[in-house]
Amino acid sequence: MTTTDRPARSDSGEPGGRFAPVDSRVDFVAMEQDTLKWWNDNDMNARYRAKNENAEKRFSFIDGPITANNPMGVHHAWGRTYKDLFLRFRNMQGYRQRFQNGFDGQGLWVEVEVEKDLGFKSKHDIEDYGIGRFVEECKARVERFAGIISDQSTRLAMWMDWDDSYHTMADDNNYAIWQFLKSCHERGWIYEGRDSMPWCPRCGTGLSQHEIVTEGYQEITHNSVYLKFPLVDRENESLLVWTTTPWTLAANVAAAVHPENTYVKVRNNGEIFYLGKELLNVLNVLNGDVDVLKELPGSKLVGLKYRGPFDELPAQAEAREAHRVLEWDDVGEDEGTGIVHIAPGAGAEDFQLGNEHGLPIIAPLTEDGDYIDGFDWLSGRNVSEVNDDIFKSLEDKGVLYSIVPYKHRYPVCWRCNTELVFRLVDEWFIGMDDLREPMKDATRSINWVPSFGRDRELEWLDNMHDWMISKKRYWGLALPIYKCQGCDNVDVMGSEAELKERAIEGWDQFEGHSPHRPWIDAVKIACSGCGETVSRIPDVGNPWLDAGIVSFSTLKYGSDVGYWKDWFPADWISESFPGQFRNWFYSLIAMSAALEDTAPTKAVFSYALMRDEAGEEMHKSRGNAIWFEDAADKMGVDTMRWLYTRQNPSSNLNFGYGPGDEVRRQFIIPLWNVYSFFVTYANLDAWDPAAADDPAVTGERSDLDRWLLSELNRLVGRVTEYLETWRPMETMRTIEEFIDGLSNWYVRRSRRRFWRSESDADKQSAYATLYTALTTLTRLLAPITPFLSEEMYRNLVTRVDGNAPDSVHLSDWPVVDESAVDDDLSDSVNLARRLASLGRSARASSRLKVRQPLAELLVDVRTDRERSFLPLIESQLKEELNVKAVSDARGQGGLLSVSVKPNLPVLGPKYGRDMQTIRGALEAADPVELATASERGEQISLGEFTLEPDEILVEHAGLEGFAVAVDAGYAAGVRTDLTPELEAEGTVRELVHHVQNLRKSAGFEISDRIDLYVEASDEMIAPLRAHETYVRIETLADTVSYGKAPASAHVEDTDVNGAVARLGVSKSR
RNA sequence: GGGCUUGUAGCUCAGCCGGUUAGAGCGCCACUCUGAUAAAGUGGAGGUCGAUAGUUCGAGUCUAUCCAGGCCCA
Repeated sequence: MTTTDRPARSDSGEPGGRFAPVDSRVDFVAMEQDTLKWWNDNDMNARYRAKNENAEKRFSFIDGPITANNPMGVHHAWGRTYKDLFLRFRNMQGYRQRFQNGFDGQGLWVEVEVEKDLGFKSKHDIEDYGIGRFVEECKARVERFAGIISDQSTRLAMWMDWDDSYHTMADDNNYAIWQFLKSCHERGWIYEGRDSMPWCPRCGTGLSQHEIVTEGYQEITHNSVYLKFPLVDRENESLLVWTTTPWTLAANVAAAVHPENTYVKVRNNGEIFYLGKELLNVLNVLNGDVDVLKELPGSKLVGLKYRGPFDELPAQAEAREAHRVLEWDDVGEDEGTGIVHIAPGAGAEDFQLGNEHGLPIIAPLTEDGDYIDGFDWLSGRNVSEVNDDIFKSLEDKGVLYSIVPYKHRYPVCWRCNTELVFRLVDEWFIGMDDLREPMKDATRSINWVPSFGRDRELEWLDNMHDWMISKKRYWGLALPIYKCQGCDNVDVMGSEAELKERAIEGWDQFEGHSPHRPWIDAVKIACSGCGETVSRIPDVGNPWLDAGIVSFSTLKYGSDVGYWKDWFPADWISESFPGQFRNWFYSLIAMSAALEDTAPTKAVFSYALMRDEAGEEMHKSRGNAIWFEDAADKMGVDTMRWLYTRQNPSSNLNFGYGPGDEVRRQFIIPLWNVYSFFVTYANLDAWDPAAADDPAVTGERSDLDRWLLSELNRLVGRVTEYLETWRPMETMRTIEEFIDGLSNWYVRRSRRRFWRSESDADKQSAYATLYTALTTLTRLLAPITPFLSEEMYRNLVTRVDGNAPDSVHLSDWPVVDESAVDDDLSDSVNLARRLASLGRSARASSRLKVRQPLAELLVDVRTDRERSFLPLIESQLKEELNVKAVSDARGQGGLLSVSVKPNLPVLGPKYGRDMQTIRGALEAADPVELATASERGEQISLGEFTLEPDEILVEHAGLEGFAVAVDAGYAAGVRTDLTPELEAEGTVRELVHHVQNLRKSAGFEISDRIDLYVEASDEMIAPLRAHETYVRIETLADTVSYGKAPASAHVEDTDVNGAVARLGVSKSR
């Protein structure tokens, strides 16, 4: 039996210890607040950023600007944790960095929020209010939220240079885009195009392809209409047409059919209709009785003339005579009638088809979605309110067939949810054809993490249309495009200086303002073509221009080329992937390809979306959204960051307080407990950390200590590699495994070493080892959990070492000590842990408590290498499983069962196809004979084959008199029969256990010495007498009396293995 | 219709280069410990790895097809 001494004192960390006492029950959130204050008081962020300012090697990170239009949410905190993690890691590794955060501030999203604040309903309200005042409000809003986000990020322990954040609304950013646009113009890519495009009547602006595909669709039910297009010169015959947008019928010009699809001519309620054969069921559903008269291909319908539903309107003057059936390959057979109504002024594809056939174009709507003049009773009315009257008009004219509610995905404005219409507009574009290949080359040169990002981006580039860069709004980049009304010549200004030079009026009014509306619009230039006075086009720019330019603008491309060359391209950028392939990643690559024909970054790291705990989307309205501040105050930022970084970035993160609790219980508290344990005992012993490196100590390390250091160095190596290859999840899982081993193997098995009262070499070694592990761990954790590691580091290192940095965040990243890595040792302990687990399972199956000593443990392992570890781990297994002996099951006779398996990794490559034969022969042979031969190291003859002894694997199971557990080729069996001596020891241990409880319930200190009284049967007392010394040492008893306890003693009746004993304790002396 | 992606235990997810009998956490059940303890530990139950075919001595892993979900594009 093992005996032990107890620590001299009971409470953790008396004054006088080297380390500050550590409360095992700590309020982590309060601790974070204290640390924040300390960082702030000591200017730690700035000192951290200055750490490598003179370093040779640099790590360039370019921040994707966060929209400064609302407070930051927990989903932003996820991405910002990644950014901070990798920047901190590189800083500890000694890289020079810029630490610049970015804010995105120009664009419609800000306008919409300001409009809401001011109670505006439309663009007219803005113009009435004054564009200048409105733009100032937008700027103020951005400044306000930039401040809020900076504060929130500070709470997140994100250490950036908060005084140097860039703004996309800043002058230099805007002028850098001018430079880009001019470069595009010089290559002939900038053009004004007329197109039918999605339009928001509320915002009064078109939406680009990027905007509409991102989050622009909703399930909406509309009243769709089936109506008749009566054929000219064919009495009583009509095309049957279907549309979900009745408001477009007033702009109808043509109808389209698929030339190769089959159509039918039918009689229905006394009328003749034409429609697609596949869609005939429409009529059955709507209106019974259908007579199919004949079938014909769509091509036979092409060219037929018809009367349009609104031919009476003046606006139809030009189209009236042009109504006819066109052929179009995109007509489908899935819905509608197979005959499509075409309104080139009110639909994108319609517009294209109209152009191909030279059709007249009727564009019915104003910016606000009102019908223009020429539409009679419709003129001046809004598109959103006319459907019922249109139906009525159709009915009056006898061309209405049916009205059917129809649910479909319909595009809406991504900012205000207004249903979009298609409108014919003039917008400015960058032609992307020349850029497509350079962009694809750049994309291919980037390391995309996860790797499928590359294919996503390439696919987008394949499908990308020309980039619409204009928006008919107020707050945004002032497009530096000057189109002459006289000669149509276009000038593009590339800089503020160029504009000043070209200005012929209005410069005085503009000077001193940011290049925004309305001030910029005062400036006029002379047309380079005809000399006329030219105004800037009134449009503002697409916001992705603003964000895309930052790899140039923030790196001083225009003002300090040396600086730009130093930091471009970025080593790494990171953003959430849904959306960014067509937004930020896209615009960044576009501008970099255009200006320098290269990629803006070496690596892109992206991650998925955040969901709530149940995997549902978070919505304010649904009440499942979590505010950043609430999360930080309730679970603590370290917990959040741990939760974020342990996630697989390519799958959605289910975030919530439940998972947060799990993280705290699973990892943070165990780690804290180890730390608290260490400090408690180190203080009791007044242990000196300076001794940690003393050769007298480090030379004496036990296997357990060497094992921990081996694991620790393996950990350092893996974590470094994982972080260098952008693999946070793997990093975290590896650390978690280490902490589990540290807590549940190393500390648990080392506890008694720390209790001894004398200071022997083994105890010194234990302190030194645990200290090394903890201090290394604090540095590994510093980028992940900045608060926890700071707290631990300052206490364990800064406090005791005058030469150490003040903060863990000023320390260097640990380096692997290869000499400490011992794979055999690591693997052998892993084997011990596995066999111990199996042994416990075996004990449990026969209901033998670990406290009951057993005679023998038999184990079986899978390989000779593992077998060679057995002597190394024998003592560990004895202690863990409380057995007297450990033996290799292979050496045992009396096996109940033996099975033999081929050693596939060895045999497979050697025999290949013959494996099936060998497998069969092995199954047929007598396993005992094979096993015996193999264990003797003899060759095994098997039909035509001769196998080497290590080419088969032998497994044993089910020994007589043993309780056995088997798993994955390993086995452990404990001898179940108890000798009287074993039983006696079991009884004594059980009794000691009860005495310990009694000491505690009596309220004694750990170090109090006692007198022990035992009143019990002779059967129980006999073994106690035999092991009295052991009992006295374990329970700190000066005396043991067998009989009634005095009245002054603390007495309890206890059940010891089914028998009752009355135990009494009192303090001695 | 095209691209990407996912499908492994009741739930959430790991699973490297193909290798012996597929793992974790949560949940559930049982037990243990109680001087690291607002705890924790141990054990158990629970899986034909979406389906089929193929490649291979060997497939959760590679290939093809299909089914089902997600995102995106037409």
